[in-house]
Formats: sequence, structure tokens, C-alpha cells
Amino acid sequence: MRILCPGGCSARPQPVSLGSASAGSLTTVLNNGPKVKGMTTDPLGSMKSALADEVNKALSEMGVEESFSPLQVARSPKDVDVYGLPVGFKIARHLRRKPDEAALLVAERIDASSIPYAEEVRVEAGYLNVRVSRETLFKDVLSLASREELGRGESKGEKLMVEHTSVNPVHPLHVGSGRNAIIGDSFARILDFLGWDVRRHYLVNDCNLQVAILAAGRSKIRHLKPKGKPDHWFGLIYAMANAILEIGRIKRGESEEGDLKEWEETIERVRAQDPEIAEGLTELDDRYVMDLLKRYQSGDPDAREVFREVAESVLKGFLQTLGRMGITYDQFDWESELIWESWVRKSLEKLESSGYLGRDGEAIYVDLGRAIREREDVRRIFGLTEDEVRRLEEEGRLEEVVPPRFYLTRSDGTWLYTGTDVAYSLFKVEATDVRRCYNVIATEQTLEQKEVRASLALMGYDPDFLIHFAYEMVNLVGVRMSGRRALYITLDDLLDEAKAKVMKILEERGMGRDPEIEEIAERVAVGALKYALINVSPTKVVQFRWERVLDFETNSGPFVQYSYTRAHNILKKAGEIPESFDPSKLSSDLEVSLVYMLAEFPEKVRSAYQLLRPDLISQYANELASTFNKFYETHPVINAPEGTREARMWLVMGVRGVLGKALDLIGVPRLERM
RNA sequence: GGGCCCGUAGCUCAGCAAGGAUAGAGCGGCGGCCUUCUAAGCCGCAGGUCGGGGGUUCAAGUCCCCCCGGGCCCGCCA
Repeated sequence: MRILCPGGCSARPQPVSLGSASAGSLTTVLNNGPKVKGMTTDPLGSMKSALADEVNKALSEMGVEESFSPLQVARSPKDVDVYGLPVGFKIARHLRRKPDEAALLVAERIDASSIPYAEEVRVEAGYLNVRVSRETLFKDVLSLASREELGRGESKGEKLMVEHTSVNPVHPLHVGSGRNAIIGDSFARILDFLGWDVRRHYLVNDCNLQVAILAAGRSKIRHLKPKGKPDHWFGLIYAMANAILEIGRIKRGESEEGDLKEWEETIERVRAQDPEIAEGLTELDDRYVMDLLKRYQSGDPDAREVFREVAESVLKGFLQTLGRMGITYDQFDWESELIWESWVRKSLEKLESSGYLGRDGEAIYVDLGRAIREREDVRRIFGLTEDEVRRLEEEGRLEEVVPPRFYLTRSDGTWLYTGTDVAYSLFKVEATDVRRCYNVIATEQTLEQKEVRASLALMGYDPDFLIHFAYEMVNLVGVRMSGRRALYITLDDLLDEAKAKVMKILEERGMGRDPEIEEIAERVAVGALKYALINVSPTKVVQFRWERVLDFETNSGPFVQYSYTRAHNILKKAGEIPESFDPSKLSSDLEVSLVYMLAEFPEKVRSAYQLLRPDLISQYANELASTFNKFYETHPVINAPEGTREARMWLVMGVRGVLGKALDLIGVPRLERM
């Protein structure tokens, strides 16, 4: 497989034995943070773990069959320094006691000295609570936070792959593809921070019908020189080619008559943007397109030249935009090379020997219907038990729930994306040394991802090697988007618009137009867009509005960036950092809240990883920024009395460190001036 | 028809993984605060039958069942 790096480097991945490809289940990989005392990067987490351990130990000594997770340890709403578990309620019945009495029996067995940072253990309202010692906790938290070590995972010595973006190279990136890239990139950053060696891969889908349409269009106007940003220019050819093909189908009566007008409008849209393309590209037919695709897949040099020109040009345009947003990749895998370098053949051989490969004329498919009846591993992927499958079969409904055939090729022998996707999975397992691969792919592909995982299982691999990181689409409120109709709002448009607004704000503040100001505007714009697309739970549809991206107030990228800047500037002006500080000087509600909020950061990062929720980091960053701004309004640092000043400087260092790290993890640029 | 996802304030969303101690933010609306570390900020007011109904539980926004509403998928498209 050819490797293409932005820097022009080239390398070939080392094949690896199959044994190393097995993945542990998601849940066993997780624990509640580093356990080694004194070396932890999660002080509060170590307290929670120890508390849960102690309680569980006591319960098991008492013969009570209940247990608690460290994650259940929650802060008391009445007292900031108190964390606890609702032990009493859980075990009251087992012991035939009132909740408080029951909790007391547990409390008596607990050795507070074995719980880090615990000052005392007590029972309140059915809860078993520990009071935390600020003296030690605050020092550890702020020391770690200011060095940006809080929550960092030890090196795992293992590689994980994140495959993301992987957009068809046929038209410019729009907000939907942007969400994929932004979520995938953020998740990769989170994995990296937690100690994995992350490999970011982009699958270049250059072998499908869409690219063939573009390539066919391009082949008719090869004399034209690309103008402007390549993805935009080729995007017009793609829309033009689609319109011609659709109009042809309508005229032959193969498509709905009513669509004719909108395709004619598409042509006019292209003409308005680039008359050369509209005048040069006038005819195209489906057979020509299919033939070109077939030739490309079989390695024909002429076809290869035009396919590669369009795919590489559009990809180059993508990388400009993605680079602008700070999103980069370690490796680009070309779909065509999965075919040429026999990964498709190898996957077919493995499926053939599994006995689940079927043929329908010349078309090849995986016999999922039989696999689901016969294979437990395949049933598990579809969330079905043996009994359920049997019952569905008796009712004749099995095929409604699981499609019986998973087609890999067309009957003309060309590969479908499903076929190359199976081959790609085989490639990931065999040709890389990653332990797991996260596929950042839209939720609409959930079924296909299950089918691919089932195929992996049938080829003899652990299907849990592949994890579908599903995210929902972006709904541009009030805007109709269609790449095939040259109807889209591109990421470039959004970034430019946001940047223009930032420039205007900066000018209103009397900042001139110089390169530094431009750079600030660019970074604020990137922050605003990325934050808007990441700050929603991935499985929810994003309701995208211009106003939302251009709103730089609370709960926006710029808001968090601004808060970071404030923290940074306090420290810059305050001068030398004191060696130490007195934690008891941090005593106001806001100061104490801030430290505890920082202490929760490691848990947030682990949750983001475990639940596939980068938005948890952006939510957290917003809350931290908001609390910090309240502190900022009411707590002078530089002019504070001696003692208080040093303690607040440490607090601000901690906030800056965590806020900065949180911004890094969601890929929003840090700014020192704005 | 079947499968998956979503439904919390006028709008956009957290909270559901791990059921607990008074349902949270932001935007929008109304009213305040710039001789003090950047007002992209802060303070206050108004706004909720957590889609509906059952169930489990000492305890349900959170778990289970049914229903209603919305989205996506069920292609030899990707």
C-alpha cells in the first residue's frame, strides 16, 4: 500500500502476525486511572478509587452482596469538600437496619488513612462521606494542572488507529464532513493524551462511482487548466457531470421527469461560477462512466491518470482546509491500492475458505443469512441471541432484521465500497500493528459497519478490532445541501465568514490590520467553528445555524479561548512564579470550586474516551471558563495581599493549564492575545 | 413493515454509561456593571407536567414495558 504523507515522506507499513491483532473488550481496557499512589496524575480519582475499594472490602467482609464503582462517588451538594457514596440505602435491607445505621456499620470498618486526601469518614443522610483535606489535595491538583500533567495517561506502549474524514474526493468539504474530521481529530488527541500511540488514517475513496463521474467529466475537458482551489474547481465538474447524466436518464425515461428543471438549474449554477466548464463539458453517458471505473479498478494506465489527477487534486484542496483547522493525518490509504495490491483478493480468499461466500451470477456476496444462523460471533454483532434468531426465522422475519446478502462486487466485476471496506479492514488488521481501530463514520452507516465487522469475524479475526464511532449528520437550518447539485456551504466559506466577523470586532477595538491580527482572527474563527461542531453529543443531529458559529459569547470556542487568554495575561503581568503557596489562602467559594473543578478533569477525559464523547471536554471547558470568569471579576490576583497573591497565581496557573489542555483536546487553538 | 437513534425552559443543548441528597447551561427577552489583571466579560429577573402512560425501587430525567412524535437505515449508491 502506498503511503502519502503531507510532508512528502513515504513508508511501507510492516506486516504483523495475526496474533497481535486481537483486541480487549472496551470495558476491560478501562479502569479508574493510574493506581500507583504518589505517581498518580489524578489525585481526586485516586481518592474515589480508594473509597470505593474500602467500601467494597467492608461490604464483602460483612457478607453484603453490593458493590460500588469509583465513578459513583459524587460530591455532596451541601459541602464542597465532601464526597460520598449512597451506601446506607443500598444495604439497609440486607442488614435490616435504617440507612444511617447500616452506613455506620460500614464506616466503622473503613480505615480513613488508606484513602488519599481523606480527612475523616462520616455518615450523613444515608451516605457514607469522606471529607477531603484541601491542604494536600489542592497542592497536588494545582501542581499537576499547572504542568499540564493532570489527567495525562502513562504511555501504554500500544497503537490505536483512528480512521476519520475519508470523504469522497469529488467536491469541497462541507459542514457534515467537517463534523467527522473535527470529532475524529479530537478523539485522536484524547487517545494520545491518555497514553496511546495514535495513528490517524484517511481512506481515500477513489474507486467508486462518484469519483468515476468526476473523472469522466474531467476526461472530456482535459485541456482546461484548474483554477483556484482545486476541490472547488473539480467540484463544479462533478456537479456538471452529474447534471448531464441525470438529464440523460430523464430523457431516456429512466428517471423522474420532474427533476429535469433542477438539473438544468445545476448547469446554470456551474455556468455562473465557471463558464469554461459549462461550455466544455456537454456530453457524458453512464456506460462511459462505468467503463472508466472498470478500467481504473483493473489498473489501466489512462484511466489511472485521470482518476489520480482528480482525486489527488481534490484531496490537496481538502488538506488545505483541514490544515487550516489544525487537522492532520499520519497516513492516507488509497482504496484503489487495496484492489491493486490484492487486499480485496485476500479478503475474498479468507471469506471463501470460511464457507460464507456466495455468488449471484458474477456478483459476489457474504452469506450473512447463513452466518447469523450458524455463528455466535456474528449474532453478537447484530445484538441477537440464538433463541431470537430461531424465533425470527420461524416467523419468517429474519431477513427483515438482518439482510441475508452483503454484496461486495457488482455483476460486472467492479468492486463496491462494501467490498473494498472489508478489504480495508483486513489491511488494518494485517498490515498495521494497531490494537484497535476506531472508524469515525456517520450513524447512517451503522448497518454497513456491522456487516463489515461480521465479515471480519468470518475471516477469522476479532470483530471488536473495529469500533464504529458513530456520529449524526449536520442539519443546516434553512439550507438545502447537495454536492451533486453544487449546492453546499463549504468549510472554507464558514471559516472565511467567521474570520471576517472577528476582523471586524478587532478593528472596532482599534487593532490594525497586521499579520498578527490576521492570525488571531484566523484562530478565533477556527475555534468558533470547531467548538460549534464538537459541542453536541455525537449521536445527535447538529442543528447548524450561522448565528451559532458567529456567536462568540458564553458557550463558544472564542469564550473559552478568551478565558484562557485572561489567565495567561494575569500570569504574564504577575511576574515570577512563587515556589510554593498556602492552600488555605484559597478559601472563597469560587476559589475552592475552581480547584475541585480542575480535579475532575481527568475523569472527564476518561469519560470522553470511554463513551466516545469529545463534547464532554468542550462542555467541561466551557464550565471551567465560566467559573474562572466569575473568579476573575471578583478576585484580584496581582494586587492581592501577600500570601493570597501567590495562592491565586497557582490557581490561575492550574486553570490555564487545564483550560489549555482542554482546548488542545478539542482542537481549538490557544491564544495569548485576542 | 422491520432495525437503530432522538424527544429536558420560546430556541440550541448538558445531565441518563455508574438510579440517590434542591432538575442545569447558553441563546433570545427584560434590568444593571467598564478611572482596578482585556466588557469576546460579569451580576440580577423571567422561563420546566424532563413527549405520554404503566411498572421496578426506600428513591426514576436516569432502569424495564407500551404508546405518541421526529430522524436515519433496510441498493449489485457511498
